[in-house]
Amino acid sequence: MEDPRWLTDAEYRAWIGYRRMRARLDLQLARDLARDSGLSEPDYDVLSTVSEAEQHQMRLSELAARMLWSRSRLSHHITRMEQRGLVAREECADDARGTVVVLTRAGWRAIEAAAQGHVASVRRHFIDLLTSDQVDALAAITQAVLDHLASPGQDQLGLP
Amino acid sequence: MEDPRWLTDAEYRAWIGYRRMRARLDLQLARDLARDSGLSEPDYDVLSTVSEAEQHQMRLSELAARMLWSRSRLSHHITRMEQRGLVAREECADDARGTVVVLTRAGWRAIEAAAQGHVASVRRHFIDLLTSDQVDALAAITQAVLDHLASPGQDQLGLP
DNA sequence: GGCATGTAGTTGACGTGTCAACCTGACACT
DNA sequence: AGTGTCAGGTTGACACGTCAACTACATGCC
Repeated sequence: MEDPRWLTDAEYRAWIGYRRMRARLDLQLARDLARDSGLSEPDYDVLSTVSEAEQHQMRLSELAARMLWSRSRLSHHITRMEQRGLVAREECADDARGTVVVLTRAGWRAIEAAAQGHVASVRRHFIDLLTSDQVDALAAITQAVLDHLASPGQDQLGLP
Repeated sequence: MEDPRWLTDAEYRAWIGYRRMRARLDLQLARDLARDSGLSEPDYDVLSTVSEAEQHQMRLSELAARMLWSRSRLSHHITRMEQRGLVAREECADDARGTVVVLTRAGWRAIEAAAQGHVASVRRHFIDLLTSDQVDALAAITQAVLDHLASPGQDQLGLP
């Protein structure tokens, strides 16, 4: 292999900071969300994504792709949300293999009730703490990392 | 409540970027780590934290505090790591309630073998993609958020 | 000493995520 | 039509994390 290149102080601060922020911020946002609306973050993501679609319904595979979830994860999660009455499964007219997730009335009410508070929570614990320069910097940083991870073939795929 | 304040375009890019980066980057780093060393990220964190302590051993409660984990989570995880032979539990001399986690020889070998590759992976998929200004900006951003979350009493504690 | 209260740690139930195996229907090609 | 291949989705086993209940020891106060 090549020389071990450890992290410099500045790099270490950024890396550890990221890890800690991730752990704490997610916990805080999840707590606020659960307290205010009874939803988990994955619940919120599913509901808000489906609510933006035509007719409040979406193919499972499209939903999974948009959220970057595995089919399996989504299937399990939809099963649980279905049991709580937030969404329903329907057969797909176009493709007999397909399944469509539909927001129930309760699901729509839940996301309507949760949205404003969630955004407020994101602001309070995150966005409003940053200067507008920092907001722009963060967008640029995340974009750079995402561009790298999306580009196939660098070497990051551990897939056979 | 107050007016709903939605996110501006720039804020939205930063927020969504953060969420996507988080999901993808964590997945990538976890995959690299599992492929190269057979460890999960929590495994790595436990091993590297304990390996920095005197005698390669540490009280459970101290370890939990340092990693910001719940006691329960740590206890479960140590049980699993113990079954794989990476760590061992020992009674604590000072305090009969206490338990000490000790790195086994296999645990020490595992973290030694994993460290360099893990840092390389962090560089490849994250740190080396950023300019040094961006590294500094990220450190400042995460610090600001952590300062806010650490300060008790704002309102973020949903605890009874 | 005896009791209240707090701290250390474990456990079990449950929700969640991953992986691999599987079923079914679409599609192409002959 | 028949067959091979692929995409859409489900399922089961297992790893992981949280919460609440529980045991056992420590500590302070009378």
